[in-house]
Amino acid sequence: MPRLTAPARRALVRERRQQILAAAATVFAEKGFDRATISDVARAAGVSDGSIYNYFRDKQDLLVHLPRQFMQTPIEAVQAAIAKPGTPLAAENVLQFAAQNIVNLIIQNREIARVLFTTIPLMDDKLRAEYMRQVPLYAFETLEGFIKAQQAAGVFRADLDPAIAARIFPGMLLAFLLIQEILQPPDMHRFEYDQIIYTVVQVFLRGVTVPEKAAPDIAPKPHTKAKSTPRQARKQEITVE
Amino acid sequence: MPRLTAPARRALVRERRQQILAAAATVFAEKGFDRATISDVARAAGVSDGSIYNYFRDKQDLLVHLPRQFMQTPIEAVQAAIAKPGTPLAAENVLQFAAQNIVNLIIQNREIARVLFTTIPLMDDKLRAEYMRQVPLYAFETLEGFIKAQQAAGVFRADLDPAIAARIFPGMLLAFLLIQEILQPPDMHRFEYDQIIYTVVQVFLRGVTVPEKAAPDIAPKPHTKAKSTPRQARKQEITVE
Amino acid sequence: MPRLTAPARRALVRERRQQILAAAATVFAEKGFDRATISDVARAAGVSDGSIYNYFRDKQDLLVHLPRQFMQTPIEAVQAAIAKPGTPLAAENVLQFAAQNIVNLIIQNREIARVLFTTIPLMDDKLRAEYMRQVPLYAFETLEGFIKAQQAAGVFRADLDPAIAARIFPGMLLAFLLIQEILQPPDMHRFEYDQIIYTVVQVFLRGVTVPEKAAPDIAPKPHTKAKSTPRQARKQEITVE
Amino acid sequence: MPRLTAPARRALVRERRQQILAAAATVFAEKGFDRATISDVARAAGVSDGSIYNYFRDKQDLLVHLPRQFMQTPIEAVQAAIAKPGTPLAAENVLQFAAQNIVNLIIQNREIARVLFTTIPLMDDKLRAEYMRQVPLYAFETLEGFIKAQQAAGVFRADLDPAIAARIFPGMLLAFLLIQEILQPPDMHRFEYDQIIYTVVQVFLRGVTVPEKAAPDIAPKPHTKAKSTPRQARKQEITVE
DNA sequence: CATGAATGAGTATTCATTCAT
DNA sequence: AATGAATGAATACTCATTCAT
Repeated sequence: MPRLTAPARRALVRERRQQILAAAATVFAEKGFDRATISDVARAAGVSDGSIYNYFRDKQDLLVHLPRQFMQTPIEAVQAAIAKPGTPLAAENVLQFAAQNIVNLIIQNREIARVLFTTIPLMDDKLRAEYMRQVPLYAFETLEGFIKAQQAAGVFRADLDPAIAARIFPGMLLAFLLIQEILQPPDMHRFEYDQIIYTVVQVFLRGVTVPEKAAPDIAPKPHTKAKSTPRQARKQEITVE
Repeated sequence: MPRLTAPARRALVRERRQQILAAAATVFAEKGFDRATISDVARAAGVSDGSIYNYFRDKQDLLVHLPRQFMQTPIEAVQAAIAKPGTPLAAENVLQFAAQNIVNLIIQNREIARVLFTTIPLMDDKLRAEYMRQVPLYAFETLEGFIKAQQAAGVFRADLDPAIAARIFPGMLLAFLLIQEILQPPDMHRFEYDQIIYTVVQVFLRGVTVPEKAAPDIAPKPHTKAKSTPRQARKQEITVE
Repeated sequence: MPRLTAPARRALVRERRQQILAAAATVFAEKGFDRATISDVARAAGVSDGSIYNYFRDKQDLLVHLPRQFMQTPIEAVQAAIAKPGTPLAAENVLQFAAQNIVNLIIQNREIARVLFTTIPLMDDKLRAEYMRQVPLYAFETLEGFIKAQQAAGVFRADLDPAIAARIFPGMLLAFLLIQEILQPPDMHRFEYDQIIYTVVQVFLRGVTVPEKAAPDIAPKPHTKAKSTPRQARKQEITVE
Repeated sequence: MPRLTAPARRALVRERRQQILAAAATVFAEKGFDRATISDVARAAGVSDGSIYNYFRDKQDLLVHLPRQFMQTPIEAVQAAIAKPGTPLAAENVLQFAAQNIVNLIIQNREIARVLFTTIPLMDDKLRAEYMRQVPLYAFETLEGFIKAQQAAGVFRADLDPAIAARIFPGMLLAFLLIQEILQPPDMHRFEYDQIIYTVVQVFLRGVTVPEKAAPDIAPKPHTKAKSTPRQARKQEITVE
């Protein structure tokens, strides 16, 4: 004769799992997966060592369930937002919004992000592959779709590979997020995300170069560009030995 | 009574340390610092467990000395190259070169890079701060100086924060390097670095947007694209060994 | 306010204890006492872990009550049968019957027998002493009495120690029972108990040696043998329920 | 550069393994395999916990190597002795010798015997099968061969299954050995092995029954019994046949 | 009485480090 | 300096037992 009805029990289990996962996220983020002990997690969760095994098969299982619990919702939000039918002119707004969401996603899940950064490279192939598919890759695909649409609409340059461009955009944010949120070097100047996002969107859309002044009578420098095709550039490569 | 003269001995010691560090890099990269054992390193280095302690204080000490040995040279090369007085027109070339060097740096030190990614976040503050200073930050500063100079010369937009822009540029590459070299999801499309670099430089300089007024009398440059297509470029790839 | 009368309740308790003990016997026999868990027993008994502690003080207590429940009845049956005043000539039949009962006892309680074999040697002195007294020793005594009587009647040789002989007889069966029922080596020839019992009784009564001069005028006893052939012997089997 | 020559090292390893196995035998015999801890064994062997793992893969591995080390030699001795071409007349002597060896084997390896009794039934099929083959079964086969030979020579009754008889003989000893050496109930009468062996051989050869026609001119032997304490009995044994 | 989640003591095994040779 | 056996602290996981419901 169960003390609780099945659904009530299920809710309790869910809650307990969350409690333990949250503790695991904190502890793993601080000490790293391998250096964190089950006792650490148990203490942080306010339960006994043994209890953890009532909710997770083993230590690894904690790791496996970390991102699903915490990143599912934000990722879906981003995806929904980007996929939302926007007005053709809103490219800048869409990017702004996407950037904002990426930033929020990482900031709000700083700890899990740190865990994942340190553990994913060490996971066995199967698990790693699943993570990579789950977490960042389909975000790229969503963005890629957006870029393609803009190219088709003649808004974005057609000479750029949309897949690469789709990875460049979040990559621009990555350096900041990585350093400021994941690595956190103690005494370092922090940049404001508003500024970062503004700059990122600007550069992504228009580049760092001053508009050539659109001199109507002066030929723009296609040849300059032509000269600097990767081909030629490479000849100048200075190899590092 | 030493069998060797002091300098000769010192050379031998240096060599042995290198040998052990190289083994440590490989082993740590494969299994992660925490899961790698001293025996693993010893076996890979072809020495006995105990011998390692004649050259390094403890396991952690191996980690501490990893990057100094391996990244010193390449970083200095990059810095020198970027700082080298270039011709004013060569902005594109400089970026191209810088990008190429960043890529080479990571690819050639893939293993150490992976170790660092997985261990830096777990280091204690002091060590981590030193790493961050040593490794990536002053690379940013160098780039920042370059961008400031270009802004002063009226080549780069003045409305963008040069510090942020300096971080954006390598960040664009980071997403690719991270995924393709560090995380290595098993079955995934790999992008060619020629293509990536080309796109990165393009976006960084001019953005993804089609120039708004696009010199009226000049045809859009699909052919330009054709000429400088990465496809062809690749044939000329110069591999850095 | 009890829902049941005291005796009814007691009956229920008894039943539940039986149910749990039966499960314990099975589980202990399969995995061994130490490797079996309370959960295993609970699952096999169809009750919850906690419930077991309403009927037994602790895990050890299960072990203590195992044989009392299961072997009491059969042992009493054997004892009664052997002690039963038999006709003086029936020595062979008595032994046959005793052997049959010993075999049945072990076969029917194979699992408990296996548990006891593996746990008795590890019990503390007090418990072990009790078991040894309870279970096999007084069976020996009963047999010893029978042998003494036969010796007094001039049927059995007087030069043999009746106590030793009383142990020899069941011992002859033991090797078979031990190997075939307790140890059960996977692919091994199994002997039929009819044959075993026949041989055991024969050897015990007359030995393996060919009668030295075989009183010439008396026919050798193939018919005796014929009469007591396993086939027929089985008809006389008294099964212990 | 090894500190020791290869053979010297191998000798040391062998010695150390023996030392640990001896300790394991004692500890396992006392507490049982499952209840004994590696620390127990280590303490008994005078080494550290970790050292055990330099010589044995795991706890189970200790068990696996127990009997090989201790029983190999005695078993071979028994086998050799039994198989030894004896004079045709010595059937009684052969059995006496075999019985004596079985008794010695168990007594001298009491502890291991106890371990095996408690652990064999719990081993997985494969391991158990190997043990059964290794240890007792081929002893039976040797004895079976002997019995067959005696039957062929007309010394032993041909109506008995030699395989069964071969198991009956050591079985007769088993009850005593089991109780007196393995189970050791605290306060219990112990039988002398000389007596036991005498009785066992007597019963096995001639049975407990008084020879039916009892050579008419010879008085029944109550005095024979007096005379035939095992000591003396053995001296007269040769008179058989 | 029944339940099964919670507990935490107990243990096999690993591995960084030491040190006798 | 080199070796690798010895060490023992550290830790994931199990499971008998308790107890709130």
